[in-house]
Amino acid sequence: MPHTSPDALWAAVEPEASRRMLVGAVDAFAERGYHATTTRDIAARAGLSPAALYVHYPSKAALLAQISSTGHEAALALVEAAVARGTDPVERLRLVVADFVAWHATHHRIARVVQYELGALPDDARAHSVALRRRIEGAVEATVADGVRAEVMTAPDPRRVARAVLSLGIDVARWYDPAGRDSPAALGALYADLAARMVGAAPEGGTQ
Amino acid sequence: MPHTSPDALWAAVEPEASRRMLVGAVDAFAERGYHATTTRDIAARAGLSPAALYVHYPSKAALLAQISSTGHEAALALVEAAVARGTDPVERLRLVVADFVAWHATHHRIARVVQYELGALPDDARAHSVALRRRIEGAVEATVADGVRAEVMTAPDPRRVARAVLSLGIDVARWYDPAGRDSPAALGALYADLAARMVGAAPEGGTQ
DNA sequence: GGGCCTTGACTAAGCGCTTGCTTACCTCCG
DNA sequence: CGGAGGTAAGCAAGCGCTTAGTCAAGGCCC
Repeated sequence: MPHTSPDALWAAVEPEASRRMLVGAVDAFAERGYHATTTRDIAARAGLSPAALYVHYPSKAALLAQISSTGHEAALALVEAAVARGTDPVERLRLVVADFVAWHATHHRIARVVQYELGALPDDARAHSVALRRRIEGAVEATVADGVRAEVMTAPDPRRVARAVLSLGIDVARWYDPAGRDSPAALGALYADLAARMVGAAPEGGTQ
Repeated sequence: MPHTSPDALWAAVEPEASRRMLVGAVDAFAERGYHATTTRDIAARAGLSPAALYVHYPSKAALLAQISSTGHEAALALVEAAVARGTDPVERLRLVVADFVAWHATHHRIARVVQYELGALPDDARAHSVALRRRIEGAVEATVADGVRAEVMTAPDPRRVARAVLSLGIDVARWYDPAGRDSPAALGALYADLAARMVGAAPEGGTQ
């Protein structure tokens, strides 16, 4: 899932013009931020007139809400799938971090909006996204707590360590540049090693 | 340095109204973002009329530029001071991370502007801040590279690992809430341990 | 010391422009 | 021919910033 095309999230959105609006909004919000983006800019990126936005969405904020909601749901689904795939806490943490980081690199534009435009959301939409975020944090925290209980990890405080591990992935959205020399998969592998080290788990790939 | 009052950075700014504008702008930019903040809002926080802003600053962007510049300079000074204080690479890394993280917690409003409003800066101001950022990254990268050379650290790629270590601190600015249960100093100590683990250095405080 | 001018800090009013969004209308396809 | 998709034109509100002016504090000359 983390290695699909950046726009694959919107493949099911119909009609096509409505999808183009979403893609254009993601690009614009990620580049300049929600408040600095005009509805005219979004419409122009979709190749339509300013008024066309309101044929498909009731407001600019509704566009942001849909992007944030879809993005958060995708991130949560990815984390829960990784947790389910792993057979022990250390492997689970490695899989979660590798996929979470790779997703934030591949979908860095969507991730930018997801991570940094929470405050621009209307109240109800923000509450929905915040709830999904808590489930993501909870899944990682539980993985670390399991590892400590099974004595395959050491962490003074699973909640705080889980938050630090997630910070690593979230911050990728801020700096990632697809023109740079980091592939999402390689970055995910490196960060999985770093996370394993953070919880005192033995090396696997190495990070030598 | 990282444990001073959040507003201590502006203590030297005169006259007083000019300083109140800066503090108000930091608060507003941190809460809502640069583009969502109006000049009327900043002036109101300083207890002055909208036009008073232009008595002290040529533009809204100039206010942002001063905040970004001062903030970046403080962060660089803090990193360089920590590097100078440490006597070996591992201690240096611990000191840098502890202070960098504590600073991002204590000054989370300034740090928010510094880290997330780079794109809103005019070109020349952005170039200045970007140059300071590179020196911060360079200092951490050199510390990790020194540690690997001295065989007291293991890291596959000092540049990427340094970036990950800094991500930990930068992301603190995003989520830190002074009403929460994390003191800047305790957070710095925890993250220093996590960073030491990331580079394969033996524990000190423990993180058990 | 009294009159006079300069200076720095500040404001009321408002200009020109851009914003999110609406209205009235058009077009094309099943 | 009805409804979905689209547009040209424009409205009200809010934006960054300017203008023209007030006012108190301080210097200065006779």
